[in-house]
Amino acid sequence: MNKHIQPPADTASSPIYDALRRDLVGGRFAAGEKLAINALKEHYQVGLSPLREALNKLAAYGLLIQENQRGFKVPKLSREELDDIAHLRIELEGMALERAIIHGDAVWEADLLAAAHRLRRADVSLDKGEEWERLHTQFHRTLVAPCGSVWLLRFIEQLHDQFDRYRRLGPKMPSIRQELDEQHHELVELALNRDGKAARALMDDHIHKSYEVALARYQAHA
Amino acid sequence: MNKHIQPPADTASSPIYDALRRDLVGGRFAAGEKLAINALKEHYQVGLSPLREALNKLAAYGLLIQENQRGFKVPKLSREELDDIAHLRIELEGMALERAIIHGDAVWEADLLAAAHRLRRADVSLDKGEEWERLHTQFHRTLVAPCGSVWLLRFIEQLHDQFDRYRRLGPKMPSIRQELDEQHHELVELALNRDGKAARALMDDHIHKSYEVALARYQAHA
DNA sequence: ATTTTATAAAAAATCGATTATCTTATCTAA
DNA sequence: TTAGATAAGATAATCGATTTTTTATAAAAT
Repeated sequence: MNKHIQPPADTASSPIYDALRRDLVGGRFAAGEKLAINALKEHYQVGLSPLREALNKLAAYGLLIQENQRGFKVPKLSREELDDIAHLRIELEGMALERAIIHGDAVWEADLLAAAHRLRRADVSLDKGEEWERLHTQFHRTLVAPCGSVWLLRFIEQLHDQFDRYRRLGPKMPSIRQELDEQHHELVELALNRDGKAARALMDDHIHKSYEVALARYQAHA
Repeated sequence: MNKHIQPPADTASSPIYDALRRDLVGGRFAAGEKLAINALKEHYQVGLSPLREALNKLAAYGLLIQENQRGFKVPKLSREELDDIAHLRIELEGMALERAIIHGDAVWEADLLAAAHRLRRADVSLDKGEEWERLHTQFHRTLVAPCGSVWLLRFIEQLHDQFDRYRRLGPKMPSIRQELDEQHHELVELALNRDGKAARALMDDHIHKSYEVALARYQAHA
């Protein structure tokens, strides 16, 4: 479930980390906003110490900016950064996908089909689309999982979170998902056929389309 | 006029973060070791809260493993991980170098020459080689600085730290630096000549040679 | 009118103590 | 002996209060 930076949950701080991360990625805080720690304490119903530990981790992860003696801020968004992230995603996920197609075994094939199926069947209206988002993330994670590089997967995940800060700006628009969702299934097909080159090309296009969505949202937002 | 423009005073936790990071990268803790927080408190002369904040950040950064209710451990080393890191370094630093050579301006050229010169002139025996290490890091950082991607630079830095956990195992061996140091200057030359392809090829070789050093040390260590 | 200085309020960071959890040592029963 | 239970000690995590620093406000000065 939460195989993120942190171990399985059981401290007060780890669930807060997850909740804050979700909310930061989901755009529940305004970019550039300074976090009011006391308000967060109230909102998430936790003490100061575990909250600060979570904030420190999120700052190291890049979802917050920490300034000495003046707390934590939500990083600003910029066109330049969005371009940077999208470009890197294309490079890194392309690399990972090619490797995954080489190394992935039968279990991977099954996982992939399952993840794609679950994503298609997801109730988009449920839970404000959170469920769809979770499955979408899971699909992309599954796709590159057997690439053989722990660090590459780590960076990709980090970039996904950053990218989603742009992609998920504004209201939910299920209509856009149509075209992107088709690509998910094409990706599965190419992966199962072990066509690394074609899969990578499609992944390029997929990220590029997502980028256009994110860019439009970013521009509409400002 | 500008009397109020002062750099924020640092917190107790930020210097500890730096010190701990140096010590972790420099191999001052055994891989796999569990950190005794009380001992650290003594050693670094700080309170528990700032220490824990630093540890949390280092865990998110990947220089520590955090396990709920059982504190912080130094990550184990493995041949597989070293290969992974070296491979990724070749991909990412190569990519960054090519881009830096395209975008770097005259200031960059000067910085690069200066960094290379300082590195060559560094007193290797001084401060247990810490000064050389600092300048070495700075040289590689300068080399790729104008690549245009903040996130790429961030990942490269992170990989450098991880790589150095292997490269800096065991006693200092200034002799090995000879060959690598020559490559630094060749890199500068190719960069100034704007020969991206050749520079990237040399960078591949440079990282590969470093990898062999690191691997030898890792194997000698076990 | 703008800048400087002084003061009050707010917020961030840290401390000291407490609570919860893990680890180790010891004991008992099979 | 060994497995399991349990109690004691050690360590991790958290709380509540304190200290430090910043930010906001208002008066004084150029």
